[in-house]
Amino acid sequence: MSDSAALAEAPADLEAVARGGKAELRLWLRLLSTTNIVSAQIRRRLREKFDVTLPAFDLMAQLDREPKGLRLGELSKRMMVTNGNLTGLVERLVQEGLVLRAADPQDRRAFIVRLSKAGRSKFAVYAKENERLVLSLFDNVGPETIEALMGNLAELKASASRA
Amino acid sequence: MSDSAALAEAPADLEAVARGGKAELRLWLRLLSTTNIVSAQIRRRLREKFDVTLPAFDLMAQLDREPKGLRLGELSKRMMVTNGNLTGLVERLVQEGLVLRAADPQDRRAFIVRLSKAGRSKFAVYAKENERLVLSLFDNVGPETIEALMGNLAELKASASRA
DNA sequence: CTTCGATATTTTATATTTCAAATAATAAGA
DNA sequence: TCTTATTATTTGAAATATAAAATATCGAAG
Repeated sequence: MSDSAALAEAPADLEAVARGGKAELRLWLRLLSTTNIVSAQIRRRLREKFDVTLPAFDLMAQLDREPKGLRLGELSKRMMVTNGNLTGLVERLVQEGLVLRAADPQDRRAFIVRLSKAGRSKFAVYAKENERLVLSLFDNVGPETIEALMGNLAELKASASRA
Repeated sequence: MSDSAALAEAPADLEAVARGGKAELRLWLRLLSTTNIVSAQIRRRLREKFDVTLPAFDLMAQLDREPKGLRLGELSKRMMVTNGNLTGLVERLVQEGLVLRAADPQDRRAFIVRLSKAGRSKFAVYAKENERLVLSLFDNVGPETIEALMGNLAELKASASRA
C-alpha cells in the first residue's frame, strides 16, 4: 500500500487528543484537523493533475496578483514562510521557466520575482482546478455557515494576531 | 534579522489572494491563514521554552492518550502524516528516551510505540504550556463564538471528509 | 502446505521547512 | 567620512514531508 492511500483514509482523529480538555483547546484541534484535511486533498489533486506542489502553487498565486512582481522578503511574509525557504523554491520555478527573478534596480540587496508569461497561463489552469476542488470540498456547507465562519474566524484570527 | 522574527511580524496577508473570488475560496484562505498564525506561535513557543518541535509534541500528545501504545500505522493516521515520515521522528524520540518502541507480539511486521515514564512527565509540562498559550491566543474570543466555530467547523470538516 | 494478495514498516529520493549564521548593501548618525 | 545598526537575501544543518519502491509478514484460498 502506498502512503498516499493511507493518508487518504486517515480518520482525522487528531482532535480527539483533548476530548476532555478546555473548549479553546478542542477548538484549536478541530481547526487544525479541518485545515489539514482540506490542504491534503488540494495538495494531492494539484500534484496528480499537474505535478505541482502546494508551495509552488501558493507562490504563483501570490505573484499572480502582483504583475509587477514582489521582493523576496515581501513574498515570504505573504506566504508566511521563512525567508530562507524561498531561495530554493524560487530557483526551481525559475528553472522551469514559470518565474522570473531580477535584481531590484532600487536596492542592490533585493531581488524581484514575478510570473513569466508561461507561469501566468499555467497558474490560470491550476487556479481553476483549485477553485473547482475547494467548491466541491465545501459542497455540503450552506451559505449561512460560510458567512458565520468568515466572521468568527476573523475574530479568532484577530485575537491570535494580537497575542 | 532572524527568520523567525520576520515570520512573527508577518501580516498574514495570505487570504488577500482571492479578494474578489468566491466565498468558499475566501473562507478556505481565511481558515488556512488563521491556522498558520496559531500553529506558528505554538511551534515557536514550544521550541523556545522546551526545545521541542511541533511534530514531536504532536506525537507525544497522541501517545499520552494511549498508555498501552500505538502501532506506527495507527499513529501515522492520527497524526495525518505519511507512514515513512514517522520512522525518523520516532527514532529521535527513542534516542532521547521519551518514547519506547517494541515489536508487536501479535504481528511481527508491526511495532508498538508508547511514552516512557520520562516522556510522559515531560509531555505533561509541554501540554500545560500549550494550553496556556492557546488560551492566551484565543483570549479575545467569546464563548459564543467558540461554540459557533465548533459547530460550523464540524460541518465543514464533515463536508471535506466526504469528498 | 503453498501461493498470492494484503498489510506494516522501512528505505530512498526529493522537496520543504525552520533556525541560525553569513554575506552584502543601505541608511543614519557622529 | 566612518562607523554602526538595519535590512535583504543566501547558505548550511537538521528536521520534517510526500511518494514510490522495497522488505517482511500475515492470512486466506486452493
